[in-house]
Amino acid sequence: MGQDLSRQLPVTSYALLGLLSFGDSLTGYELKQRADRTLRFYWVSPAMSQVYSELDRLHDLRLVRARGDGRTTSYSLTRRGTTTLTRWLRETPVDFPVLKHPVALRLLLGALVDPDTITTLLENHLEALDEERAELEKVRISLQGVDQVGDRFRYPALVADWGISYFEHERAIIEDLLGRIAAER
Amino acid sequence: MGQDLSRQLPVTSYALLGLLSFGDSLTGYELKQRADRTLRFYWVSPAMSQVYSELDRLHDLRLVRARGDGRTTSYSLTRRGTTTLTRWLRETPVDFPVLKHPVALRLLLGALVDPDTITTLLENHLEALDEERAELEKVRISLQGVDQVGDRFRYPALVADWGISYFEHERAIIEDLLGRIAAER
DNA sequence: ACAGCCATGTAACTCGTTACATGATTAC
DNA sequence: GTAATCATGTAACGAGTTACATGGCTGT
Repeated sequence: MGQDLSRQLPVTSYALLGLLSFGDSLTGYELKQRADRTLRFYWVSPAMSQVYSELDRLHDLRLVRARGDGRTTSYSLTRRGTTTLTRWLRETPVDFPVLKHPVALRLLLGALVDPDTITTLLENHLEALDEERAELEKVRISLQGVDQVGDRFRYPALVADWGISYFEHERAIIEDLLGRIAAER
Repeated sequence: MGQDLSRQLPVTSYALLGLLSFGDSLTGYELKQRADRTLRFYWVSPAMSQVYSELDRLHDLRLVRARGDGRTTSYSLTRRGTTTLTRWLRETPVDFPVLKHPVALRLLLGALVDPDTITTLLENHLEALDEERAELEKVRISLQGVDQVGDRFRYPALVADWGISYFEHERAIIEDLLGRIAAER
């Protein structure tokens, strides 16, 4: 009987647990910052309020330990947290990625508006894309030196490279679409 | 006063409205099928139960009209539905895409498991990717002949091309990652 | 006749968000 | 001193899911 520890957690819980698996101890606030810097590019950065409630849950499950100085509380993985996370990594079926792409959704409905509206939509998306890529490149640069085989941030660096390449290709494809739409005049 | 018609709808409502904007009349069941075929690649395909409750809401708002033969009910856009959708397209700020990528999330934590686990993860993802691309290519092929400038499915075809290219690039990048991980032995 | 698909819903639940509230510390 | 940032929560809500329930129609 027990505390039904094995109740399935949502993926976001494991994601936060994962952000704590790099050997340091973080406050909820710091954890949110790390999520903003990295997790948001290929998962989601939970709201502050959710970060705190997830930490509560993980703590109840003894997957993290809390150390507080009265004013702030830092969380780090417990042994159980590490094994739970590792087991999840190895044994849980991996869902196919989900993309929520408001630009693609609008392009689908392009027939309802004039081509200029679509062109502007795509051009604005190019700009947003460049900004995001710049953010991700900053992250990637900050990993230089700790991104070699065996280094602590080897895998985060691989993921960042993946993301940058994704942004580059997205840019190329939008430019292609813009060309095709311009050609139809 | 007022039925507060202008209450903000979630994007998914507009997405379903959009699927009804191609001139035909669909039952909830058919609408779900269309979402499975197209929308799911760059948005989400809502659960059946949600399709029906969204249709109820859209009907309450007079954005769709219902025509039933007693056993089944078909929905089509009203004039108001079309203008609401068009206004949304033109005036609503466009969010940046959100990607939920369980494979990238696991790769980030690669240091916790052995390289074989990661290799298998990526290889399985390649397979899943090919299956999805095959599905999308079927859709694309079915649009041949109605995908020229001015045709009804011109824009859906552009979106499908986008998606196929995205899948191709994702494959290339995963292969690259596999190579880099293999090289580290 | 039986399986599989077409068709429509209800109920319970969880995830995750926004809005709100509070207060300490740090930088200028 | 005052603005920004650090730090931690609560409450209300909505979106969307899964599980369940029902029954007609179609092909073999």
